[in-house]
Amino acid sequence: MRAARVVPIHPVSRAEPPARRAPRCSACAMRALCMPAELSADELTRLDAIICATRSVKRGDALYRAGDAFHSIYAVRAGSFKTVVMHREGREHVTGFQIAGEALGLDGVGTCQHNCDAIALEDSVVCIIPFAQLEAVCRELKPMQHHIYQMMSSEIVRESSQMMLLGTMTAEQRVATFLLNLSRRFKARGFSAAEFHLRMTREEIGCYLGMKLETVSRMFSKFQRERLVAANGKTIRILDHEGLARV
Amino acid sequence: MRAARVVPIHPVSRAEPPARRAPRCSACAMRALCMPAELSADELTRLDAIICATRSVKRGDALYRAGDAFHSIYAVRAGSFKTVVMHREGREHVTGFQIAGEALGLDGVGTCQHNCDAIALEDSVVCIIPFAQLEAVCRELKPMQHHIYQMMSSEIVRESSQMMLLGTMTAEQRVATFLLNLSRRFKARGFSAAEFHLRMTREEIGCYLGMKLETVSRMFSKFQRERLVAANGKTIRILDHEGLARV
DNA sequence: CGAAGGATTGACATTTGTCAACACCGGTGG
DNA sequence: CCACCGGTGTTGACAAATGTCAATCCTTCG
Repeated sequence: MRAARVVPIHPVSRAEPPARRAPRCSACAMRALCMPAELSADELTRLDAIICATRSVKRGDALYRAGDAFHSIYAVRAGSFKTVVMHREGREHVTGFQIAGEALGLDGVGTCQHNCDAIALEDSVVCIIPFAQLEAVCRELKPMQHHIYQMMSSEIVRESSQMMLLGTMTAEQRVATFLLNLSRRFKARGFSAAEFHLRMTREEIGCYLGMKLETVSRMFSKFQRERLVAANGKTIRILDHEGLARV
Repeated sequence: MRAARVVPIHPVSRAEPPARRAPRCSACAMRALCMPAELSADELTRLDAIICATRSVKRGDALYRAGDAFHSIYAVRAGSFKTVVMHREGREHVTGFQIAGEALGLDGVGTCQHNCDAIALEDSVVCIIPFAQLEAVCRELKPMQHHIYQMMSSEIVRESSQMMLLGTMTAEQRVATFLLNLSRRFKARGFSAAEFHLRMTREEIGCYLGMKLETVSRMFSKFQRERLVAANGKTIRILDHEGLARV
């Protein structure tokens, strides 16, 4: 791994580990989400061997910050996060929200430094996956190698869609797309697709969708008037899935 | 590689190869751009062995289209491309422009299908890098493995910046950022940082930056009035780099 | 040389942001 | 228990940025 050439913006030494011994991947309910499906029992054991710790992150705390040295990627085990990129003088943009079963930290591979802040939206737990060891395993297990490529490629595709959203959709369409996207992801993880709890504020949603919090609020109100969703603060119920998709 | 489950939107069978035998990577002037720097002569030979073809693409033609089966990634050898993602009913967004020395096609790894159209902006030539063989090499050559991860991660970071641009900047700032970004990339490839030729139309720039072509045109005019750039059609000369950065 | 696409500019419309007032909600301390 | 507080959310009036439409000019390419 090459040494990073960039001067860290933030102090890099953060006492990493409020870390604990992890339960085995082989016993993890979310395995299907963060591992390739076709791993043999033997191969799974190899993975268990490198994912040896979890870490708890309190609401509002950072899992990592831009400029931190990159050593590991993370799988969200419980809770949720936002990733935030900063610019000089406080320009700030939320690039994504991650819920249980989703990956964090792939942006750091290129420069050996994390490129954004990952902030917990609620008290959360992540699995720590040391990247150097993962690379080593990938050189031996083809399905695992392919899975990492897939994860990274999927992130590229996800970001393409988000660029399309930011570049071509109206505020109304963005909010509708956001709600449907969350719904789909909750459903994929066994939660209700119709009713869920937003862990993020209107401001964070706005910052993700490229609009002001007031605009987000207005769109929620509009959808309520049109009987597309019922929103009660952070609790959202989708009443008309097709209607939302048609917006 | 898993079979793709998605129904292709476009006909998938395109006669791939107006392909020709490639000159050796080891003799390529752009090697530093698309290969890890620290490859030994021996390792380079391994690469030469898999990159065995180039392909010419005429202006306006597609290198690949969304839905095409994914087999290879590409390095732009000469010319330039745009990548375009589509949505139902003609919503269209340019996700990036690629010039000589840059990579194309990494979005296809995840689903085994390309996820966007790659269209040549001028008559161009690419090196074809069969991905399955590249994966195999990466399992043996650690620097090569790491280089692929770096390329994909860099693409993720690039897209994050683009999301920030689309989500938080004014039209004026976006156009300024776009010009500076192009300038930096041309410079990195040995061309003039101050004067260059835009291969894309105002409409394509607008589609990339999330605004209408008229707005792009107005911003160019504004920069000219302010003596930040001199634009003559598609020829751009940057007069005040710092001024542009301050916008 | 002429047609067609691309670029520029102006007038006007629409969307979204800004600012301000106020309601709501959960938690804390009297 | 209640009052109060800060953070969050909602709504309205108005302002600013950007889009839309149309006229015109310029370039390129067959």
